[in-house]
Amino acid sequence: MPKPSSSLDSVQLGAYFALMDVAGLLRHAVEQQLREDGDLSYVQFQVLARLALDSPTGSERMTDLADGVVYSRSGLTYQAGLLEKAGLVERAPSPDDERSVTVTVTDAGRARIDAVIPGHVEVLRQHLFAALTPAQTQALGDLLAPVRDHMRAAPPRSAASRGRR
Amino acid sequence: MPKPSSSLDSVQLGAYFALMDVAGLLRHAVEQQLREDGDLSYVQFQVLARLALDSPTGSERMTDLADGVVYSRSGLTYQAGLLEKAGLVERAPSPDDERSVTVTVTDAGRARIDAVIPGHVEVLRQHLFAALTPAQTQALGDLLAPVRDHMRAAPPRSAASRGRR
DNA sequence: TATTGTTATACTCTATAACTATA
DNA sequence: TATAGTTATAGAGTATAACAATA
Repeated sequence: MPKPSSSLDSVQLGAYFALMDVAGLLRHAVEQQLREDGDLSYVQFQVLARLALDSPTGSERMTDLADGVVYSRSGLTYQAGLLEKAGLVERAPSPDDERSVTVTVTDAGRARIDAVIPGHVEVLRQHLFAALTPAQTQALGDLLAPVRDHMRAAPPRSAASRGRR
Repeated sequence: MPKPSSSLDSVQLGAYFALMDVAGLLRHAVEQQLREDGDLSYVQFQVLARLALDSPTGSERMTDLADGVVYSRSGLTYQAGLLEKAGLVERAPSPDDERSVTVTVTDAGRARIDAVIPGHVEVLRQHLFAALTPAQTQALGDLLAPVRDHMRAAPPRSAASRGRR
């Protein structure tokens, strides 16, 4: 088989840096807004939004939260601890599995999300959607959603060298 | 004029979260590779790559580097200090403007970039480009490049409240 | 006075490893 | 033994404000 070239073409380079730059700038803008309007980090916002908006019960297990939100369990414990200290979530042992912890949004947590959303939307409008037509927005999501799925499914890099286990 | 709705449609939400998720996962993977293969942070890689690959002279002023790489001047000073301590760049007063500092890649810096590139490319292949056709890669770059330009041109959010100055 | 860059400082976030408790 | 979560700890990165030097 042919040895794979160890460089990227200019189209790939352009897509890579554009992606990283846009996401970096956007994250920076968004973190600033969340901090100013609601004293939340982006990770805290993610956790809170997932509980308040996505979960029918307002609850999720730590492990399920960790998937797709944060990269280490201790990191999630830290953020959940901050949210709990601020009265925005509560933690309790799961009824079915005593090892698990169920995190639940409080009313204050829901209120915090509501307080933060308008400014958040405004930042996204100004920074991201102002530069995209609706069709382009659709196209962007259609391109990136499968990439996310691919990356979530992919084993971490270290797995390659652990293959023989 | 009609009051702007304070929520996003599902297409916008999908694009937003897909963008943030993909970039977050990709940055995580890339930082790990850079750390393992070359003991570099992503910001250090950006600085080094910009000097070694983009600049004809291998030099740039601190201020010019700060644009588009890092968000505060002190942050760049910190990263440049680490790179200098590692022998990968040198700093010297600019000849034309004594206030400015010119940063220059060393041979060791170029060697470090060369050492890191193959693994970097491999990570991008596996995580990003494996999930995109060449046409999709092109489309992604075409969508995001104008967004980056828009965001770079846009004044920071605080400028809105400073408007009357 | 404005600009360039550094320093001091304080803080947030993250990850690793050791540990506890339950399955 | 494996899994869920916490804790202790240590390190990396960032931003703000005060500062010095040059334009």
